[in-house]
Amino acid sequence: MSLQTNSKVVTRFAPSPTGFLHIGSLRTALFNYVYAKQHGGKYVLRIEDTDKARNTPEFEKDIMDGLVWLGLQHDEFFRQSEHAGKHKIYLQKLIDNGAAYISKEKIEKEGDRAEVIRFKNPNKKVAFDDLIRGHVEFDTTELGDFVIAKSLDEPVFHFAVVADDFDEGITHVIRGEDHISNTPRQILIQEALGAPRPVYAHLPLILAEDRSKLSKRKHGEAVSLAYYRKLGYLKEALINFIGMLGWNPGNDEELLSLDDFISKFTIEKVQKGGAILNVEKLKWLNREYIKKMPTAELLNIVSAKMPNTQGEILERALPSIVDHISVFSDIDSLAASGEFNYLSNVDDYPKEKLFWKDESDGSVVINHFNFALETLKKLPAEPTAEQVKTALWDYASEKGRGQVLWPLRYALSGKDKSPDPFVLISILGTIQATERINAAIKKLS
RNA sequence: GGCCCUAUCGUCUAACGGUUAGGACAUUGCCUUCUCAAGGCAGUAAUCAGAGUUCGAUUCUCUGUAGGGUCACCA
Repeated sequence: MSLQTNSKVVTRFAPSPTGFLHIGSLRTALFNYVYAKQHGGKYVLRIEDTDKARNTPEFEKDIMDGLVWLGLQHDEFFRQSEHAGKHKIYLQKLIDNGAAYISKEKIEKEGDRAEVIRFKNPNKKVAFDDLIRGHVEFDTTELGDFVIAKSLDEPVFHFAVVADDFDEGITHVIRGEDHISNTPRQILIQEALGAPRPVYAHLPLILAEDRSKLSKRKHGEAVSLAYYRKLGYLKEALINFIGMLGWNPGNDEELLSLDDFISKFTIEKVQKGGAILNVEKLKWLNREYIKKMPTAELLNIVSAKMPNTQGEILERALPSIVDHISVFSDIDSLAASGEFNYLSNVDDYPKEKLFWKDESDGSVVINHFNFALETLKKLPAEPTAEQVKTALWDYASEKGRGQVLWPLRYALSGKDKSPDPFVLISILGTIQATERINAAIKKLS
C-alpha cells in the first residue's frame, strides 16, 4: 500500500515481438495504461526481444502500430536487447555474491550450452499480495536452481524482466495470469538483486469458445488485433469491449470510452475467472459506435468501399446502408451479394414480381404507377422521404398499401428486399425514379 | 501428474449474510410494417455438488467435481 501512495506509479506493458499483437495482450496493455493514467503515473512500453531466434521487426511494428492506433500512447519506450550491458553487470554481481553460479550442463537438445548461469535457489516459501487475487503463496523448492542466463551476455526472460523492471522503476506489474507461477522465481531474483518488490496484479485470461486459452496456433488470426482492425472494427468499440471483459463499472453502463476507463477503472474489481471473447457483443458495441460517428467520417469510410456509388446518391443512401451493418467489412459482403445494386441500376426482374401477393391485373398496377408519376412531378427533384410519404400515403392507404407500395418499391429497386419506396425515391431523386417506374410500366404493357 | 488459479442465465457480469438473484449481448414472441433491416415492448434462461457456520447462505469454511494456467538454455 505504501508503495502506491508514496511513489509515482509506473506500469509497463512488455510484449515480445514473436507474434501479432494478441487480443489478450491488448487488455493487459489497456489496463496498464489506464492504471498509470488514473494515478498520474507513467506507462512504459518495453519490447522484450531477448529471444533472437523468434523475434521479427514485423511483429514489433505490428505491436507498436496497433497500440498507437488504439490511442494507448506510451510515456517511455525500451527495447530489452538494448540493456544487455546492464544485465551483464547484474549477472556478474549475483555470481560474485554467490546468488548465482556458472553451471556445467549436459547438452540435451539443439542449442543447449555446455555452460549456463543458474540461480542458487534458497528453497523457501514466497508469498505476495496480488491486487486481484489477494494473498498468494508458493514454495520455490520445486523450482530447483533455475537457469537465469545462457551466458553473461544472454540473460533469460525471468532475469531480464526483473532487471528491467528494477531499472525502469516499475511499481506495478499488471500482466496475464499465465505469469502468476513465474512470480515467485522473479521475486527470488529481485531479492538477490536488492530490488524493491513491485505490486502485482494478475489478470484473468481471455478464453476461446471452448474455454481454452486463446492461442494463435489453435484459434488462428481471430486472436490478433490486426484481424479485427482489418474487418473494420472501430477502436472505440475494441477498447470498450476489451476493457469490459473481466471488469465492469459496477452499474448498468455499457458504453465506456478510454477516458471513462481512466476515471472509473478499479483494479481490485477485476474478475478472477477467465472470460470468453464474445464476438456478438463486440459487434453490437461496434454498431453502437458506428451510430455515434459523424456523418462526414462515415461517408469517407463507406465511400471508399463503394466505388460504384458516389456523390449525392451515396450521401442520401448512407443511413440505409449503415443501417444494415455492424462492422464496415459487412459492406463488402453485402455489396458483393448485390444488396446495394439498386443505387446504380435496377437488376432485371420478371414482371410478375410487380404484383402484390396474388394480384395479377397489370392495368391496376399501371394506374398506381401513373399516380406515382404524377405525384413525382409535383415534388422537388430531390425530395425527402417524408415529403414523398406525405404525397403518396393517402392514395396508398385508400387503394391498399401492399397493392401500391410493393410494385412501386419493386420497380424502383428490382429487389425483394430494399428500403421502402419513400426512402428509395428520396435517394434516387424524382428523375431517376420516374425512369424506373416507366420501365416497369413498359414491362407490364 | 506436481504446484497454482477459478466457478451466478448460452456469453459478459451485478447483488454490506436477508433481493421476486438485477443488467447487457444472444435467443424467442409481440408491436410497427409493402419487403428486409432498424426501432419499441415483453418473455425464456443462472447461483457446480455435498457437508458445515448462521435465525438466515450466491456471499464465510471444508471436501468433492469441473475448467483453466504453469511446470524450457521461449517470453
